Amino acid sequence: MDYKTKKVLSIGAVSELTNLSLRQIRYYEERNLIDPARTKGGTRQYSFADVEMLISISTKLQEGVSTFELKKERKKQEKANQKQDMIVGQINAFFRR
Amino acid sequence: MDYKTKKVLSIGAVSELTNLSLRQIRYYEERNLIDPARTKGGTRQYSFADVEMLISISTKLQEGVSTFELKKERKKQEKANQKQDMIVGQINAFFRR
DNA sequence: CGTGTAAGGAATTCTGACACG
DNA sequence: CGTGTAAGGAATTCTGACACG
Repeated sequence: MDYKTKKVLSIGAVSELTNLSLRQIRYYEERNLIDPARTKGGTRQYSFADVEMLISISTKLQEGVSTFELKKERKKQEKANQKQDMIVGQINAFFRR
Repeated sequence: MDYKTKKVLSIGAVSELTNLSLRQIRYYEERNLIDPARTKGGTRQYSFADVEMLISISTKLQEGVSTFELKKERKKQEKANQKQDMIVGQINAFFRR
């Protein structure tokens, strides 16, 4: 697990990185578009991958796509990205000092 | 600025990643070994690079090196790493999708 | 020197709900 | 449907200090 997928960001940090409100970020989770981890205390923790996903979601919503449609697309996206992530991951691992 | 140098981690997250106590992390800052950013409210924010530095600090201290000596080494390290970071950064940027 | 801890306060986040539309 | 907000509470973090050594 690298920096991109570690669930370590607070919702406040994510809000700054994405320019989305806390309300929006929590709502997209409610719609199952993202899945943050939780600390023992219950605080949400996100990864940079989640941040990228949120930015993508935000763009799509502005284009008029519903969260329901985004949810359907999600699984396809995941599978499609899986192969590429594996390759990119190996390349990065190879060059990372 | 990539994921590694963005100041977005809470001290709690850093504590988990490094296995260091909040006290230790704050103390190393007091000794000028790390330099976290701050939110408007005053909460500390670290980068993954800080996490790596902290792990390195922790190891050195266990080896008997003082924080004062570590501070002296710091600048040399920074300069030495600068060139390499630049190269690694460009390579990663090239391969990052 | 490096780290633990109790103390009081402030910043951050959480949930459920009402509102608008 | 997607998002704002006020509400009360809980988790997280902050600082300065005392303690040990």
